[in-house]
Amino acid sequence: MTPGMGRGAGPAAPRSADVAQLAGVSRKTVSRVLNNEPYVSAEARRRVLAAADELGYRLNHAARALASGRNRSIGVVALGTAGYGTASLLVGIEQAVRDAGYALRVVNTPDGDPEGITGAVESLLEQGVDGVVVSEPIVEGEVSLRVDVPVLFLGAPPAFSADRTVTASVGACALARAATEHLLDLGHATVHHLAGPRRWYASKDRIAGWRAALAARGAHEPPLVEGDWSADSGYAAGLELASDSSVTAVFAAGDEMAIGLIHALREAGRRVPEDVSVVGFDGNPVFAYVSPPLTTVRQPFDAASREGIRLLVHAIEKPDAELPPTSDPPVELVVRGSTAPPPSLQDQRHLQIT
Amino acid sequence: MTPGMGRGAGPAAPRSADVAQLAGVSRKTVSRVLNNEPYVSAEARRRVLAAADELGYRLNHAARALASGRNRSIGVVALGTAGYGTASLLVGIEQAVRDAGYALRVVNTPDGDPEGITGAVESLLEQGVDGVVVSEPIVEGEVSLRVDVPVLFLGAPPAFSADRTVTASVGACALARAATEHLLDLGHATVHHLAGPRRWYASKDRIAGWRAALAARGAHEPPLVEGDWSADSGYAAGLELASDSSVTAVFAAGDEMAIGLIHALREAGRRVPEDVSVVGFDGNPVFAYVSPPLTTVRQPFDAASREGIRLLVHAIEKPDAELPPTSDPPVELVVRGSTAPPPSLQDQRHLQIT
DNA sequence: TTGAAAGCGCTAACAA
DNA sequence: TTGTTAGCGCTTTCAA
Repeated sequence: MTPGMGRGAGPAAPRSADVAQLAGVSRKTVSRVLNNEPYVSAEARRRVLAAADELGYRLNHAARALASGRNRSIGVVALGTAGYGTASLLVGIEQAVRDAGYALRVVNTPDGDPEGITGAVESLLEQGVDGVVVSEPIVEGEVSLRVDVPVLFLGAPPAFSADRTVTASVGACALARAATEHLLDLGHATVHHLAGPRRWYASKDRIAGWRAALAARGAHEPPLVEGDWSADSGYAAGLELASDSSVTAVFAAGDEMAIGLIHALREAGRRVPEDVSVVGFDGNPVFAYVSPPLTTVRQPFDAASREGIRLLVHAIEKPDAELPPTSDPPVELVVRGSTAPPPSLQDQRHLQIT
Repeated sequence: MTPGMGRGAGPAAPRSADVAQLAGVSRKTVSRVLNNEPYVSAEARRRVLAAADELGYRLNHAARALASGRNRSIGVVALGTAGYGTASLLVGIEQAVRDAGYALRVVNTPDGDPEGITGAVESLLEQGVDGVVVSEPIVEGEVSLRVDVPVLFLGAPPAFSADRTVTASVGACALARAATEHLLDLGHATVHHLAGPRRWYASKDRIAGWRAALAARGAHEPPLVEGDWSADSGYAAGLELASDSSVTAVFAAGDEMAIGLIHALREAGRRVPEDVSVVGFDGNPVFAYVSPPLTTVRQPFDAASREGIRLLVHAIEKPDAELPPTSDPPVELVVRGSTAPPPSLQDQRHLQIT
């Protein structure tokens, strides 16, 4: 094959040797300029840049990767769902990765099952990524996998063993606790929880936060209701919960489930927030405009992905250094119209006024 | 550098030569097995596979890319937003790309401006992708860029010249037309349109569909209102539209804008759908559970991305063959509770009954 | 059906 | 500050 003639019949793509020749320097000097290495005279640098520009030179990353052993790319294993949460996380990751000067490779695991994750990581490793991000994994049981690059677990504890593992989280546990405490503060005797699928770490975190808040106040812990993040499943859960008149407050593990839940509650004749208060989880801004506007906690997707990528890049570039200290992301409760004091307290106030 | 000693102090990563040695064949035979090439005896194949498995061999994609000139990867230029639409599209693309046996690289263009797209494509080209997907671009003016691989424009006409260009779309124009016609069929004299930012091709398509429907019925075309896809901007537009009592039907170019719009309308004392009907655009299932449930058109993200990637892969693998025929995606109108006949017709019916 | 030799375009180590 | 040399791990000739 003629070099550079891969596609169509255009002229051969210029190589670093062409640039070197035109600039009148050696290939190594071209390499130095392109990699911002020191020990290049300003004059040589200028000439190389001018020659590269004139030729329309484009560095061949595959060759660089092969020669240097480093790829400057990070792979992310994402969930194949288009929810607000997962999408926000992916956007944040892309940005942070690009800012760090790395390329991003994405593999989805539609079902998020362990084999799926293993296969996805494996394929990223083959592609030669310098680091891997496992975003919101679903894991039952340990996955064993030989990984020789740092791995970042976003929103979950390490799901398999790797030489260098870093974690960062959105602080879901603290957020769930804040959501539950908000309801308790309003005077509700206890708070029901509409959780995500139990297989997800994200669900576990939120359940843990909810439990902690309940326990701290000595509140009775009602049985858990489980959904699948969808509004449909929230609706189904709402049908169930509506038949129990003792339910006055529900913390849903996702905004969309909360919306479905409220719909079912209202169809069953229970008013929100007068009879039942509902808190969501995520912070999708569109739900400020539904009726009632949804009280929720905002997940700091941006902060978490930025922080996580910072740690990952650190682990990649300084394998032997200590990890820099990390700070917990802020907890942000967005109080809107779907929460109110329980009916009992509302009545009391009403009687006092009368 | 000792081969394979890049990270940590583990044993050297096995190379194809190691596999060849263990299997007792040549490196070329290993290569043949790994690439599913013909002319390998079953026995040789078995031995190679066994050796690879025993060694935990992982193919080095960078080396393959360098030697073969092909990368088996596709790059996508996406928008750095976490909206339901863009996220759904990206998920669909990833799936289709993976199914086709390619790896996916992602670069976002936060602002979607022309320079952003140019830079993003450039960086993908450096990474050696075999094809590029430009997803829902925003373009004002032509971007000129030397691209020597096929480019797929998803939901937009070619934004810059490339040797081989393919396009696929969600059929936004037909969808917008269907949404508008639904309103017209209900008896509304005309339909207002809350458009997306004018710089987006996606907005233009929807405007064109809306106009076509209006023109076909001889309906008067009211002035356009422009939002930025957010619920906030829909709310702002709703405030504006609410003051005009002649408005009885609005087609919003996005579900979220529609939700904001409805909220503003109701705050201003106009009932939905009794006084004003609203149709959204996207088909996010969560909006079946708000009040009123949102009538919308569903974008066939999956079909469009699948079709687009099919064309792109065809263009990559058979550069000289004709493109296969393409079919228009289906138009799916989801009628829910946010649309009804205009007040005038409701009154008439009422009078007749009385 | 198989193998030997020659690169792909770049960077690393060393020498100048 | 610069250049020379020798690979990186794979695929591609082309010959056996």
